[in-house]
Amino acid sequence: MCQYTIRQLSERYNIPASTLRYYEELGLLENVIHNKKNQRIYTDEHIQRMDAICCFKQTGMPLQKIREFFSYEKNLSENIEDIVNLVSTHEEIIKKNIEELQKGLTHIHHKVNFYKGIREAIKKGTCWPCWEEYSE
Amino acid sequence: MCQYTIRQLSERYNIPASTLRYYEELGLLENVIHNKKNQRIYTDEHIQRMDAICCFKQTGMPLQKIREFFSYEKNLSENIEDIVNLVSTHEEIIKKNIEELQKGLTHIHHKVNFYKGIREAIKKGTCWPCWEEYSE
DNA sequence: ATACCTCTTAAAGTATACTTTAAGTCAAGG
DNA sequence: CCTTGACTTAAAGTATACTTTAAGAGGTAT
Repeated sequence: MCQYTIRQLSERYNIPASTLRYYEELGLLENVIHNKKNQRIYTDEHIQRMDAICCFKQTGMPLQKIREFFSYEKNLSENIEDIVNLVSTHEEIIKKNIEELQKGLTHIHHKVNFYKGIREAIKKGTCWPCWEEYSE
Repeated sequence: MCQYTIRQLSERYNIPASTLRYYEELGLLENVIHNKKNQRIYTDEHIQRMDAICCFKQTGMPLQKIREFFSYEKNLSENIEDIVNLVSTHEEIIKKNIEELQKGLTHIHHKVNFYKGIREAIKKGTCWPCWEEYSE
């Protein structure tokens, strides 16, 4: 079984060691053993946890929800409904989030073009375009 | 020129009045006049501001950046480079954000299917599927 | 008039997610 | 032996974005 120091995990996930300690404090990383020097030793289980944490974090899941997920995972047969509910609810949240961002992106893109238009007008000394041409 | 109370703005944007006061404190809403009763009166200018604020917020722009945007807007010809830079930088951030979310969504979708598979297996009393079939 | 409602201000409090600080342990290198 | 470097803990601090509280003012309703 592979073992990792806090430094190795920190570098692997590009996350400060303090954050890894913080995640442990929150209960996201569990059963972290310490060596004779009292230094944390992580195992492949923790690597799997970190992969999951990063995946959830990438999609904006709050740390408390991530913690909840892991707590369900401990007794999967008993909490299978809860865990299915948790992940599929999160899936819906992500989808709505992407939609919102895409709508917003359209508006921002119009703004980019609008201000670029003004920049050109200033450069050429012509009249400024008006927002109506861009806002649609 | 149309005028609005804090309540009207609050209802129009579905934002608490306290938040509108907070935005004013931050400098996002400016030149808010008060009537004889010392109550805030907003104008169409503020409506336009709020539309912009909501658009930026929808795409995750921090309030300080939004404030910066409005400060550039006051003297557009002088700050045109800054404002083009601000909005196009933000456009890129949104695009990357959407990409990240979409990557994450794929993973979460695999998880949803994985746990639904387990749920079915439990229901039928068969063996559990293994993660490798889903994580790909 | 007195209660009630909506607004006002300034200040303190909350939530989330970390980050920093202070004080200390442990083992290797010069 | 003593410094250096990497770690340890607990506690306090930071950043962002609000939200809540307390105390008060000005009209309306009974």
